[in-house]
Amino acid sequence: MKFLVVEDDLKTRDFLTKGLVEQGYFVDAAANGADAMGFLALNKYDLIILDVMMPVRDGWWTLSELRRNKCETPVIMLTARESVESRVQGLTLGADDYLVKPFAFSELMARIKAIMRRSGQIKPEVLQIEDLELDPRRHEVKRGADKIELTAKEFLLLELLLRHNGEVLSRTFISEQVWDVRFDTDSNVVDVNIRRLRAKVDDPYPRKLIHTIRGRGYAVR
Amino acid sequence: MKFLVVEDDLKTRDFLTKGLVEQGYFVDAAANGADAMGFLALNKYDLIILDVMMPVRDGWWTLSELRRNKCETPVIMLTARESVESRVQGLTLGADDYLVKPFAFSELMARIKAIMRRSGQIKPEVLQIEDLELDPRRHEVKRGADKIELTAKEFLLLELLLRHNGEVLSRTFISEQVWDVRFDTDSNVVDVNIRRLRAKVDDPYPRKLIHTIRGRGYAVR
DNA sequence: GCACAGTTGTAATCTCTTTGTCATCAAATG
DNA sequence: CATTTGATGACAAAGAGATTACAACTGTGC
Repeated sequence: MKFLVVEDDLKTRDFLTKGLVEQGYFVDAAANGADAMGFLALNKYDLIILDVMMPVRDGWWTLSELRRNKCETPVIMLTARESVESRVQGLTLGADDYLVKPFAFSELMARIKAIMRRSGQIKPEVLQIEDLELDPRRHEVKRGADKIELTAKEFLLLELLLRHNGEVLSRTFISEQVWDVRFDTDSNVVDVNIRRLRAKVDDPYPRKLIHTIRGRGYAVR
Repeated sequence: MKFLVVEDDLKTRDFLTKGLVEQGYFVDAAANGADAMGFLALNKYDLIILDVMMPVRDGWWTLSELRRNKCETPVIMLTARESVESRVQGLTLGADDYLVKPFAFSELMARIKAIMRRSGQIKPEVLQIEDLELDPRRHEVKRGADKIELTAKEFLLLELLLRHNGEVLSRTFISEQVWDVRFDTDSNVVDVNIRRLRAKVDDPYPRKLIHTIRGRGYAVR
């Protein structure tokens, strides 16, 4: 699940980013509409959180630009205060929801959950393949009866693999989802972290679940 | 199952009533504390949903009046965002759970379910995990046979953790719930208070209950 | 009003884990 | 074989959390 936060105010941006990361989402953050479009050109996001009031390219500009490019990603707008006109404008431009600042983080989460439910992306309680289970909510991984301790990155990586059960995920795709855009060709982070994951998840067990598809990437089956 | 909703704002009252009726509950609705006492004299309820901020007889008054009359019915308080300090008051007065406005209806339902599950019927509510017990009504904490003295903040923190038994609570969520702090990323209050809590609750015992989930937050297990 | 004890948040420091990089080794490919 | 691709192990920097110290504040008893 990857989000884009577009917000000029540093403090709010940090607040949003940190909170979402703590929830286990991948987050990119842009400071204005122009930067946002840059990110959008490079990545696919599941949700965009968009501040209306920004100095250079504001939220309205970004939103209409987005929809003009046939981008269907859900958008939650952040507005400074409640006003009917902006609400109407937002709706006609294609925003999915609103939040009036200041808001509690749990409010935002509620909206996010609502949108995900609407678009049928609701997280299953627990991801599973054979005797391997991953519980995103409790942040727990088990293989059979054994509890497995994973680090943050390992957990995200495994979660990604399990969410795409059976599919082959290319390194490029993985690094886009789990790491920032800046990493691209010259790094073997994915390989190394797959190694670390295997050490905990596969090595101690006879049945291997993480497979290498040479020249393509990795997959769980 | 019969509920009493006490809420002065018409819109919120209707929202709650309608929602609960749709869930198949019987609902009475009162606009202030005085009316509420009237309903309570006439009926027995399984649960009371009580707004703190009301013009005439507010939630505190109603709650203490209730408990003074030896009424053991579980109470969910609805608090405005600013009123964290008053939560301490709520605890001493004997509220069973809290919900900070605005909230999603599903949140309310979750709390209701939790309360009903916990209390089975009208048991005195005690939050418990292994040999650690917390009694919100009495404002008491015990580990095994040992009584543990907690400060107000420590108590709120432990209560929050116990109410979300097993779940990972992010710092953002915790600081929002316990401190009403929003948009503040650079403080370590949560960490420090977890420390203080651990010193009293975990340090003297071999079995640790408060766990750190790196990069995500804390959880009791 | 004053001294004292207890509570709390901030901030500085310490400690240990995590994580990306790189060098090297092994295996597949052709 | 030679070459490419992936696996593995070591390492150091960054990061996250733990812990301690301290000062502001609160309330209580005298």
